[in-house]
Amino acid sequence: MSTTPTPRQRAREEMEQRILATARAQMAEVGPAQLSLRAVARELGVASSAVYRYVESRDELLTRLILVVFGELADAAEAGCADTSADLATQWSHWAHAMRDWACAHPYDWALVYGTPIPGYAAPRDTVEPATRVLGPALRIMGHVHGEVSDPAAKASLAPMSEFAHAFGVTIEVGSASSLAAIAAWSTIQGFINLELGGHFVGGLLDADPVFEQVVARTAEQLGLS
Amino acid sequence: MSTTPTPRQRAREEMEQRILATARAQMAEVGPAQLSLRAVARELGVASSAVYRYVESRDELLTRLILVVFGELADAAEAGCADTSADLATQWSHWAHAMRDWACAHPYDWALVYGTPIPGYAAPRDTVEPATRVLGPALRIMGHVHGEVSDPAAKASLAPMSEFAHAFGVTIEVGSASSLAAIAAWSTIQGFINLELGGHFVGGLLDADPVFEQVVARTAEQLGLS
DNA sequence: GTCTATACCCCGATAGAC
DNA sequence: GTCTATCGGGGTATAGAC
Repeated sequence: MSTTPTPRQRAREEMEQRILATARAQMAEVGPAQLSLRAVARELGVASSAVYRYVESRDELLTRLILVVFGELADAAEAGCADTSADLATQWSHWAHAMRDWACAHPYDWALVYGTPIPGYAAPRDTVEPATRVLGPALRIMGHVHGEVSDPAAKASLAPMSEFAHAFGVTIEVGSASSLAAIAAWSTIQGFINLELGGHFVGGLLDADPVFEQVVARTAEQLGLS
Repeated sequence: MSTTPTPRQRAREEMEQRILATARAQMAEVGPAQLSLRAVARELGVASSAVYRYVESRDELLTRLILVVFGELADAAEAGCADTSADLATQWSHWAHAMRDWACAHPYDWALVYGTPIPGYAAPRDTVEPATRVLGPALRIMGHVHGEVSDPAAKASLAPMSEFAHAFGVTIEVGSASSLAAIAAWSTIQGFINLELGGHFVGGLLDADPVFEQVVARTAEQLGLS
């Protein structure tokens, strides 16, 4: 099906990439909510109306950025967990560190996908699957957690997690402690990163690095991974 | 020192309150970063320039809102933990639920203080102390956690936590597991709330309530509170 | 303290010439 | 595909009359 791209297609592709890259850079200066097509056009040295040939609207630009960001984050997560010969606690630690390292290196990209929702913007369904790919490695690890969720209501509420896991080739039985462990562990990592990026540790922690290390180690213990 | 307020002072006080209330309502529609003095003035039916008699700038308005929000949140946290006769695990659960309930009831206020930082705005120092008051009850509970932090680097980094705790009349020795427990537990609660408010549990959890309950119970267990 | 008016910016999106 | 021009909004902040 795919033939050699015409020069025209190549030019278009290139301009699309330039727009996305510029938008991302601008987002790092003013935040996701203040992303503007006009500023992107200014930066590229073209008329704002020209950008509309490549991007339907500001919201579409946001959506495409979200897809790019989730993709890169998922790549980083998978790369961090590439060594499946390591023990589970180590793999978990690698995943957690991959998340945090990426977040600290790209705080605005992180904010775009995990930060405060942008008022007036609703992410379309296409963004859901890329979002779950980030969690794949963690689900694979959590699949080894033993035990059962005691509370029936929680057990029922966690049921969809088993389906998600199945999509990644991970078998998690409905009601297994694996799903609860995944939510709890993911919450801890998220919370630490967001507090750190938000500056809420300033004055409270001299250095977040070793503390994160310990927090991750604690979650691994709690999960019975070590 | 304080005398009966003159009518003038009373009027001024009242207008200040109206401005703050209106700003907060507007924030709930467009988000913290899009808060605008003009819109507040429009809503109040006055000229935008009139508002500048009460508020120095948009940033000052943000700062004052942050102070109000931290104050209310701290009140909610303290109210939730008022019953100190309950066992520690129960008190911890009450604190966590107070946080989440308040966050779900006031998602934009929550975002103002714990969400993505607003580009171009830096919170002044005055906001630090009210921020820590929110954590007071949790620190009090965590003071009962036993054990020691094994890693020397983490131990050193956590040192300032002991000072903070001391300000609340809680004694936490430097290097005690209490400080690490506080960071870990606070991270978990933060992460869960932010994921929930960000809609990241949609499709993954049928009902977040019982799952949160279980997550909190797990942290209590892990801390040895129960 | 409030008003009108103003200076000087910003934005999304479209029309129509080239 | 790119341009200029435009519509119709938005914003911070200040000056000066009342």
